[in-house]
Amino acid sequence: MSTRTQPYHHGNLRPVLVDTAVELARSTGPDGVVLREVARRAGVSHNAAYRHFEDRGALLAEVADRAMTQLEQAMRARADAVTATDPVQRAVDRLGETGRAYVEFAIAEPGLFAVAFTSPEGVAEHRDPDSAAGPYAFLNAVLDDLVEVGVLPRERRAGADEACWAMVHGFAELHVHGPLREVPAEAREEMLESVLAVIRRGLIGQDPA
Amino acid sequence: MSTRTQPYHHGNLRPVLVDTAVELARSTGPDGVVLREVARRAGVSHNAAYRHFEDRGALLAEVADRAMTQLEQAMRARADAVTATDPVQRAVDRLGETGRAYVEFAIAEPGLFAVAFTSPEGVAEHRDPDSAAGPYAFLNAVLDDLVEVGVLPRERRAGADEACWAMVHGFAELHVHGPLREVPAEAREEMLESVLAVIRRGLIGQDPA
DNA sequence: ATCCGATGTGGACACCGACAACATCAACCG
DNA sequence: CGGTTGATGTTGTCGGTGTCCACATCGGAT
Repeated sequence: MSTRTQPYHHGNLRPVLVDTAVELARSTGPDGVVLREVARRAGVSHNAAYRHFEDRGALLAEVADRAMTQLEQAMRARADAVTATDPVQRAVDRLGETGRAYVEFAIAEPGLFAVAFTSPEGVAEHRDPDSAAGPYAFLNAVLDDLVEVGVLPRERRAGADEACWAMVHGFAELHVHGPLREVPAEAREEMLESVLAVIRRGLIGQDPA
Repeated sequence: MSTRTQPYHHGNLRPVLVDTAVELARSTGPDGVVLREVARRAGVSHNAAYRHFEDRGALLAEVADRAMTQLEQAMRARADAVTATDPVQRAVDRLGETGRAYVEFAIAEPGLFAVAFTSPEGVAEHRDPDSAAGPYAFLNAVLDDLVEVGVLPRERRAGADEACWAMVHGFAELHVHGPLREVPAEAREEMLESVLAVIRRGLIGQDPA
């Protein structure tokens, strides 16, 4: 009689749950990642997720880690696409592209970006304390290259990472969820260039285009 | 028989609700502002708030506006406390103090800061599109002074506001909710100084202490 | 063949935001 | 002075959510 449409055990539930949660986060942000909805979409009963995640927070933390990885890959891809051959120009361009990629990702994937950097009730506890290690490490490598090439004075290297990160992160926040979210794309890109120029002058001391 | 401990009509509910919501936001952030809890603390039944606010979002938007005002006042106070008499030094110091106040407020009042800049489900609709006008306008005034005094080249004035705002906002976000939230206060302050120095060099071109 | 631990289910509970119907009360109008 | 009306507050309810508990199923080790 039992037509057994679905096996009792899913067999591969955990990754499916994470994928589903990522999809949900993309379209509706952190608050949209609702355990019961994730379960529904995965074709499984509510509660099934509790066999694989201690908490809703634990699932969200997993999504956040994935988002961080995607962000890092976006940065890396843009930086590696720089074509300049002159070492100085190349290092400078790579810094700019890294920043552009950061903002671009935030704009293109606001939900994932929000999850990556948000630690609402009960999520923080489950997050790797340095889940941002990937993007941050990459930025540091780019900055080290600037020193190597001789365009960033070594005595200014300390704090440069924070400055770059804060700048693009703030820009992204303001434009994604913040008060500047209504600014049209064209004006935003213009602003970004001018902001990146400030960073360039602040670090390098000149403005080699 | 009815000992009438409380009058049926509160008589002054709306402001009390806002105050209570602000208090709640201070201690638990946006998600902590729960309509039923606000009502409870105000000694009134759930639903009473619906006579004064269309929505939970409307109440939260009101809290956000208050937070913005407080932020602006904090910036203004710090900037006005600058003692330098030399016009150039004074203008430069005022910019630094404005930035410090921004970050200081975010650290001291993480809940309010989060509410001020968050637009979760159904809050954005109720918010004044430029609720950040206060702090932003003040920053612009400070930057205009820098031009007036001759230390900020006029052709760099455009975009300078965005750069300053993005920098301190990003710094605050990273340290309040973000990946740098575990950084101890001392190290954070050191980072802030170095970040402010980058902005100073990026705008003014030199580093007058 | 049997047992057992891992995995999935169904049901419950407390909490929340929102809606609807009703209660109270003051101000206004005759 | 009495009635009506509109603003304000209350109770009850509904659907939705996270989480806990007891139970069901099933594959692999014994």
